[in-house]
Amino acid sequence: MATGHGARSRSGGRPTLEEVAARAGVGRGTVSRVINGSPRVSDATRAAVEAAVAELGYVPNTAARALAANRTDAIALVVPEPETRFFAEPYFSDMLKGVGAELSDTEMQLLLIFAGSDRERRRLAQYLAAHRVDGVLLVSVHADDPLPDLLAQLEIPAVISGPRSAGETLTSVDSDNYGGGRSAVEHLLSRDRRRIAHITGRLDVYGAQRRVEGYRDALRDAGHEVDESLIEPGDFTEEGGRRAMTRLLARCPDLDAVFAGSDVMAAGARQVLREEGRRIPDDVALIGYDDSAIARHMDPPLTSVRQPIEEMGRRMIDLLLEEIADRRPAVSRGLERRQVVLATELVERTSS
Amino acid sequence: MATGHGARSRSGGRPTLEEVAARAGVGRGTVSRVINGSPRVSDATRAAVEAAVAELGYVPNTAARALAANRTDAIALVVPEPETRFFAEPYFSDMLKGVGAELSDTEMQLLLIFAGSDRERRRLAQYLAAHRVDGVLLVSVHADDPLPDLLAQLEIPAVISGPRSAGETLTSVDSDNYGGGRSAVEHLLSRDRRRIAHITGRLDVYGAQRRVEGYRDALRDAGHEVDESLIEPGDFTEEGGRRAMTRLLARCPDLDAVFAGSDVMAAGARQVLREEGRRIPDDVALIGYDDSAIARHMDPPLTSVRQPIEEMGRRMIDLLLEEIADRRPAVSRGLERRQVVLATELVERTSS
DNA sequence: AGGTACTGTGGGAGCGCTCCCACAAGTGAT
DNA sequence: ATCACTTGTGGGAGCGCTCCCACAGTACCT
Repeated sequence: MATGHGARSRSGGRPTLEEVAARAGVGRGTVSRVINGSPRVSDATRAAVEAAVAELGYVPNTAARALAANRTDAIALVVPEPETRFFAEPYFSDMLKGVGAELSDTEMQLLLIFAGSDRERRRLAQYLAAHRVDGVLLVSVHADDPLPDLLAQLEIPAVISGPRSAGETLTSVDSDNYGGGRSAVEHLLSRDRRRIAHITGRLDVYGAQRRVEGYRDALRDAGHEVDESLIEPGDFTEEGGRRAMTRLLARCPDLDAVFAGSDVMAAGARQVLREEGRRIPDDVALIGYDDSAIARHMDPPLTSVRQPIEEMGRRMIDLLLEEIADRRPAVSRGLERRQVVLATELVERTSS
Repeated sequence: MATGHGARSRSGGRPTLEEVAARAGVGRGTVSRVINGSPRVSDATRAAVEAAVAELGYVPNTAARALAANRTDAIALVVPEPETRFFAEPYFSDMLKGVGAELSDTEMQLLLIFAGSDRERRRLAQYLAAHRVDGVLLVSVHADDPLPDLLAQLEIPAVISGPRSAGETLTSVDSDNYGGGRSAVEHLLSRDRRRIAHITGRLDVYGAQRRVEGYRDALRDAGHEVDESLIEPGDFTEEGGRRAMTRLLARCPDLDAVFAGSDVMAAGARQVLREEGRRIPDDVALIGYDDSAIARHMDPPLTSVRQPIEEMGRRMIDLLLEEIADRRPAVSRGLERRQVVLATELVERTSS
């Protein structure tokens, strides 16, 4: 009656810190300490508080905590692509798996945000401006994307999955695209293929560039010269793979191997090869990239370069959590630029 | 200097409502009204506030709002399956697309939550208990799942995508599984198939049961009797489709058509049929369910029953937002049970 | 004995909003 | 001129936490 509007009416009758404190016969601060795992609490007190928490079924109010502590305990996985591609490319699901696994023994909440359209991007900008997440995981970012700069400007911790360029300023995790490209070509050379074509990924993606470089260097180092007409740009889509393969075949009918910058493109290439009556691998050897489910289920099964995507996801989280933790007490330690590169592995199947 | 700890230091220097109010020369309450679109503000005042908001780049603090208003402006899409299946089945991506579209002109944030493992489910329970979302979208729930009851107990608005049974208490959106099953069988009958097998989905999923009923009734209504040995339970996976097809073929070598409860299972069935030398559709007609990308890309292209999944997603959001809005002022209006059922459509291709 | 340190604890102040009461000013009926 | 509304506005109180200061108690020095 004394209280203005009935005290706990708003929160749906959920117990508050204060009530737990009363129950346990301690102060509010002490309960907070127990909840947050502070070491400065005696064992007896801790036990009493934990009992009270259990009895009351106390669950901290996230909003109140976020307001008081100025943090959200949430991080976003931002995918600057339309949903469609996200589901089409196994890359993302593997990454999500790693991320989820690494996050699972944390209090952190993962948000999945698509920013494919302009509209979505504006929403995202607003979202970040509101500091609704403690950190951001950036996946599949193109060279000219302004997102990383926005993040830097807002001082939001972020980790990027493929650096935008050799001079990436954000903390990044990547697989060894250069080495992956090399190994694909070296493998084909060892199988006595000499006219090796390459369908590249989108060349505004740094990783795709690096694969091309690996392709070139592997040929050169083996004493062959690079025939530029054997290199055809693709765009990571099946349709793009089809188009590229058609052009390659028209230009260089004598090719005897194709290294596609992704399994999906390899699937497109395979269709065209089939239609043109080229047998795989007898007439043309085919290699993909990603070692996705597509590769295993292709007919014939596709040799492919495996990236440890799941592990990349895990490492990204590790790095991000560190950055978030480090930022909390504004120590402003001159973080050395951190770039992690993980090894790739060639998975041989019957297409090569 | 007067203020204890430096006023705005915590929030990272972001402008607050109070500052916007000062700038616009109005009170805090008025700014709040403008921000929240209340009609009780004069045009002149509104303009002044909006100008101040723009100049300062004001963005509301979500945590503060959530705390004060006891809402989160977030809803969760809960998938009681491991991530793997989520990505494997196009069902989910289509649904997500509809949901995202319908949500895009809203302030609501969508959270994607997987609850496949026990561990994840406990996390989810905790999450819901903390009322971290205003509402929940439930997808692909099994008959014995305790989740809906938890939701009801916590009084969290929820909409379920496939009712758990005929007596579903939650608001639900579904496609006409019964009609879909019927139409598949009717189509096969019209093509003069007489020994029509059915690979069912998981029978603890109500929709799968309904498809079986549709299958049965279509046969009966056409004057045929149902041969139970032609019905083989599957589990919605490719491997399950393979197993079921193998058993069917062993039991009923004379079958001339197969209606699979999902495209993925149809893909599994196709493999077995091929291996056994049965031509599609010459020897055996094949029909799937879902009309997913798999159906279009199968060889031969698969006839399939299309569910308007994207629209289901949209409708779910509509209903959920209504429930959330209705709940806000605790009017407790006796909500009539709401069940929406959307029509399916048979998409004919060359497999039948 | 007095100092100095640490450990454990209580509780005030404040995070940035929303809600709602109070009240000024305007409108029209009596 | 009075009353009864309506419209627009300001600002107090409070949401449930965290942060931090103050302080009691204990331990170990000099």
